[in-house]
Amino acid sequence: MGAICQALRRAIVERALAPGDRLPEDALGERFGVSRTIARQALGRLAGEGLVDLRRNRIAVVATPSWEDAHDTFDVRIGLERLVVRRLAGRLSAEQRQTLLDQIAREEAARNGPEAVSIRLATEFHLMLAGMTGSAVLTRYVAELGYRCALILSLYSRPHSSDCAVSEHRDIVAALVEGDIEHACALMGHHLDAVAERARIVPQTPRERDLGRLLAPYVESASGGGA
Amino acid sequence: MGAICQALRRAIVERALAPGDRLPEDALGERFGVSRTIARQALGRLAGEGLVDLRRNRIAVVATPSWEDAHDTFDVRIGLERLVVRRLAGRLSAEQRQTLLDQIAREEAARNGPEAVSIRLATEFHLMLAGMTGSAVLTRYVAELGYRCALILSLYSRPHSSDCAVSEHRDIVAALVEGDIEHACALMGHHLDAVAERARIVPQTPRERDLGRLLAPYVESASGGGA
DNA sequence: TGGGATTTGTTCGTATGTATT
DNA sequence: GAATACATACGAACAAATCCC
Repeated sequence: MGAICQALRRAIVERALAPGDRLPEDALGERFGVSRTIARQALGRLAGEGLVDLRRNRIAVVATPSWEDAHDTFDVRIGLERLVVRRLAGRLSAEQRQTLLDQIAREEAARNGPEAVSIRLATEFHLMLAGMTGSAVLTRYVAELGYRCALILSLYSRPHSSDCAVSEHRDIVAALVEGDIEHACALMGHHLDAVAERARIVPQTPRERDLGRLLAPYVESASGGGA
Repeated sequence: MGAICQALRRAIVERALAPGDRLPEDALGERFGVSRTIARQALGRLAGEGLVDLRRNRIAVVATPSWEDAHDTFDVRIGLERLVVRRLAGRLSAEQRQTLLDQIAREEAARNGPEAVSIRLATEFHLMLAGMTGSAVLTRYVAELGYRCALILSLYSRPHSSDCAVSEHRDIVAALVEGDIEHACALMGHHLDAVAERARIVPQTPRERDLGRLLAPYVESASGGGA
């Protein structure tokens, strides 16, 4: 069941699913080879995470955060990720540092590839950072907010806007290694401010709505052990 | 279904349910007059909030946060509630101010009553504050963390430890009205530090385990419109 | 160790509510 | 505006795992 959640999250982050897209229990279950019950549970969980809107007696849809929600979500995210940076500054192991640098290298390599991959990698970077604090609470909330911010950006941001973020990630890691808490905090704050700042223009591109085709690439990784 | 969640949350906050207490779906459903499906959904939701541990094929139990979890939870809570204070300082309407003072009056009046009520009122105060920011995200997370901290204190704190908090609540409101952001932030930080500091001594009082009797006072408010 | 009672995991059928023609 | 198709809500029932004596 967690596999479906993971697959849907990823589909949302990579913008294969857009806000408002319908998620019928039946179609979902059939697509992933499970019964409605399991699909239903997954939808309930995603609703708890704010990625899915679950209206009574109506079909579930990918959440469509209001502009106010978007603002508040980024606001809280910045606050929490500053906590992450505060706990991490000067305490990064060599191995952790390398893990982060590897991730940044992947982001760099993906700059000319599909934007979906860049977005997913950037989100993963923040999740890694949170995970390194060792705080399960912080990790869970940062993950949740990260996914929601990705969803928000798919609603409000203009395309090709995440390119400049890679160097900012690099700067943050450098500041963490150096151990300057305030500088690292400020960098993270500015970085996320910049990301939020992109949430200005509303493109509203018309989109394909065929759930089966949209989810096809995500079915395999759900049955197996998708990242 | 939300009614059962609310009732169980309150039962946990008021320490009618203690960490480790068993929550069989059947017994729960019978007690609240609903089927197992509904009870199950409620448990799933509470598990998502960290109040319930849900192990596969085993009976659900009230969560028992590790000491590390306890520390992390308070840490994040302090960070988030500082955000609350930061958003509220100097922006409290007269009506909001009065609402808070009324709540503090209730806390004051409950000082000589049962401790369970004091704990609930204190938790409600923080929830009110978060709600006044108008940020749904902030409100949800602060609520979740508030409930979990209450659970944690029922594990690790010594009895009769929340008495001094009332005056601190008063000071926080005063600082908010005055509009001194940094002062209000510091007060909130110190207040929650003091609350967390009580999580030191482990009493582990032996407790009654009869779910039916424990939940009896909470059944009415679930069917009706419990606060 | 073993076996019965209990409890969960899951599916499927029916009823109810919603969208569409 | 009514009827049909569709999707969800809920509950009963069965199988598998666990607990307890």
